[in-house]
Amino acid sequence: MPHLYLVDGSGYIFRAYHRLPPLTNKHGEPVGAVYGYTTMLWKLADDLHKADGPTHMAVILDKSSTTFRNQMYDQYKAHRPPPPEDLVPQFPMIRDATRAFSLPCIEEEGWEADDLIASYAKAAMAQGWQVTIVSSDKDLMQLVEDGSLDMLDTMNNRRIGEAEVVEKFGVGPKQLGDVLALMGDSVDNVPGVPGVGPKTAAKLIQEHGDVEGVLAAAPEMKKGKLKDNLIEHAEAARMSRRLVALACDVPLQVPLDDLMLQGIPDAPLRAFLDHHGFKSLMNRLGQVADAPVPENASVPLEEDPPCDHAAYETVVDEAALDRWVQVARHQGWIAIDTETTGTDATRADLVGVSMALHPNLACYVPLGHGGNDLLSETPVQLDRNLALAKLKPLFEDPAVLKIGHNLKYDMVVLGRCGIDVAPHDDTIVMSFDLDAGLHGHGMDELAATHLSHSCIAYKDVVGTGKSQRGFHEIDLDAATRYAAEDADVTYRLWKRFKARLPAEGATRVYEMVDRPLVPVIARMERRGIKIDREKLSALSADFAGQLATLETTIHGLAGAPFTIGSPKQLGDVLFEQMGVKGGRKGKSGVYSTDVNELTRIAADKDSPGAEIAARVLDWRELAKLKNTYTDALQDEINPETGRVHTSYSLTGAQTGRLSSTEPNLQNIPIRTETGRQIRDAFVAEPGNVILAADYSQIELRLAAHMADVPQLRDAFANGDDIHSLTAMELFGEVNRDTRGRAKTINFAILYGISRWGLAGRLDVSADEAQGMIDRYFDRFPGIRNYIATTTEFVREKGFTQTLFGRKTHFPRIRSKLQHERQGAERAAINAPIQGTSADIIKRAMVRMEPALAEAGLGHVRMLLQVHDELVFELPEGDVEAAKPVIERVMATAAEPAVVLSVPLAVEIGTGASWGAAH
DNA sequence: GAAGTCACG
DNA sequence: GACGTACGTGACTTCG
Repeated sequence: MPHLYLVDGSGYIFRAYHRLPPLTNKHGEPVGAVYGYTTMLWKLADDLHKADGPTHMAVILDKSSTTFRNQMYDQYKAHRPPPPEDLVPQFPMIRDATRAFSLPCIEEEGWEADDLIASYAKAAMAQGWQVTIVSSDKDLMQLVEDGSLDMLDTMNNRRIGEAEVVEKFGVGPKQLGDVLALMGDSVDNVPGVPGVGPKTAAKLIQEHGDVEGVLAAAPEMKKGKLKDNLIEHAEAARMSRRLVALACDVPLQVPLDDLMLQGIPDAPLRAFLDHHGFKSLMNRLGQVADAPVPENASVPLEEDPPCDHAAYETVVDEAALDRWVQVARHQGWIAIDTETTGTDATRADLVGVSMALHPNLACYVPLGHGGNDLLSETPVQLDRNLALAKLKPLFEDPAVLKIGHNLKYDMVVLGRCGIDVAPHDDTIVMSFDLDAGLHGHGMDELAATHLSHSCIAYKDVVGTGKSQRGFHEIDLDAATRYAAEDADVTYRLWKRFKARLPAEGATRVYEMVDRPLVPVIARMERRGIKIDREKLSALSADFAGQLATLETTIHGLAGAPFTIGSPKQLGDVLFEQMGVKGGRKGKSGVYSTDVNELTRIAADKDSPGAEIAARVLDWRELAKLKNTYTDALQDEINPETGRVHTSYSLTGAQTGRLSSTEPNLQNIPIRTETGRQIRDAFVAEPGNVILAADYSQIELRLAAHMADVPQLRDAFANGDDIHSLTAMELFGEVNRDTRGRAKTINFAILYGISRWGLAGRLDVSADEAQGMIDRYFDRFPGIRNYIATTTEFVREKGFTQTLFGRKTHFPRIRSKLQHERQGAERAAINAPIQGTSADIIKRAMVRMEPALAEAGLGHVRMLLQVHDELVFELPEGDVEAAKPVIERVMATAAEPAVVLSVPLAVEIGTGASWGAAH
């Protein structure tokens, strides 16, 4: 008897996309879902000759986005997010794959794949055929009929018959449509009846037969929300019933008999596999019948065995390394880690590489141990260049996923060795996207939290203080235990996070924002930025002279020398010895001498401390600039490159922002004229210029969008001055004073305002501040609503989300201490706005290099990111061509995933230095 | 290592 | 009645 297999191609690729590693092929195209799809077809082809196997087969795909259901209900599937960016190019490849297997591919304008599947299935059954639908779509389960139609879920190799449908939904296939209608579907935007989920729906349909039966019985039900909802939403329920019904009478485009399997011709399939570099599949061509398909990367969370340090291998000969490389190639993924002589990736030397293929299947490849008198002799190890030459093709193989913990570091180190690691997954970023705000993301902490494993401490290997040694001085056994464990633990963490990402809704931000950013940041760190050492050193000398003069003056005013840099001593001098009034002590009993306090004293001409306070403020400004910038930055110049290389942390700021360390290049002075001079020391190479592009008021724009404030939206759309508008709304007139206050209030709103905080900033009473806040909320009710909605959400869920789905957790929202709760609340109000802004500039960074390359601007180098600003170095001649590209990429960075109701404005400047570019 | 201060968005 | 007062960072100095 003919047996027709109908493959739900569209449904499959979405699931495959989320469950498989994000592989790319040798052309750099993302092919994770395509690979999964190909292995599935392969699996089906294996059944070809079995008794119950397919005789006819077709793949059904979705073609159009609008169908008859949209005419019925314009909101149908209206809120579906667009498919992930790296999935979109895979859709046409799915068709290529299908053709490579010589299978018919059926898609039709105006119909969903489900309707086509239903129509082909019914037609086949009418002729007495067997039908199997390869899908796990719940709507399709309405078609299941024991004896003639079943479903096959290839991901877990499960057959679905009537019993399985009953088990899952409480009713059989015939009544499933009624249950689905009452439940509704938030993804497809089928409304259903509010308050009715799968359990209630099943119970109602069991009792009353179908939707009409339930609605008819509603007036007789006992009083309650359910009854009210059924009556009130009766029409929605009826429409939902029509929405979930499958059309079974679509005219068949391809006659059933034409779906007969022809066998799989070798050549096109070989060409397809070769094009994508699916080597493991290629190897199996010709032995289809008995070859097991490589398991996919979705690994169940079975308990792993404890880490066994004795099982780790030290790889010191060619054959052993070849073996590891080969197995990695076959498997398709591998965890890696590098050991180096230091912590600065742009300077440290590579000492060894560790790899893990499976729990406890890990090794260490020493490459630079010994060569000093602490080890009696240089241990036997592979020649560094030879080993790197063997690792390079593996680390660059588009069909092998490289997994690392903080892989950015390894990318920088290996990049300096001529190896471009790709494709990749990074467990530190995965952890951050899942659990930001809950805990740190260092490997030791994650191993303790998720694996109940305490990692060998680095300091136990290399020691501390004077006796601390470099990793290259560690004997190979100890080095192997430590290094291989890191790769092993990384592998174990990856399996868990990989499963959690889709389950917890974090795949979107990981795949669209943070994962692709890792190599971009690695390249920025490697490039560094040129610093004019002489300029800095001249500033240092200038500042030193001024500081010496100030010091003499201050000591003279105080009547005796003291340490100006000591807040404790300064407080004593001001408030005890000189008798300044109104000193405020903090909880440690030290007088506050911060900028607010000193400014207050300096402004009071009658105070005995006015003069000294003013001089200390000058001294503080110069001391800060000299110590933190003009002196320190000179020491940060890398002798090899002559440039300064910061390190960005992708997991440092809870909101999703980057942070910058060693040195921090995100807090270079700009607000005072003296400080600004330091920016003039950040320069371009000869023949080049610095270009700085920054988003104008991005957070306020996002607030206007997210809180839906029409006046603010219009003002941004018209290019009006936003603080003047706020001043007009709040105070009825615009002048310097009201505009300044309005600006303060606008920012205060973004940070979760309190009447006391605002009162302090504006120097008004708390009551007056409260009046302004009330007025603000009355003029912009969307803001009040945003704050209420956000705080309700965070109290209930414990986290906030950005427009791209980035979560930030706030465990303190449930603290029993009121001030902790309130602090968490303010941070939660700010997090979606600051975080969305971070998501947007990150997407701009991810897209920048390809966009520049496409425009023939390969010499434009992105160097720095400062939250809402990107800094580039480029040949003078490229400036005019680069500006519109950079502007466009930044302004459209949210799209198409998020469509904003405000424009994003970008301001661009250029000059010989960073200072001149502003 | 904590506290205080101050540089940035 | 105490808490502590605007969000997010990192670096430097002093001091115990």
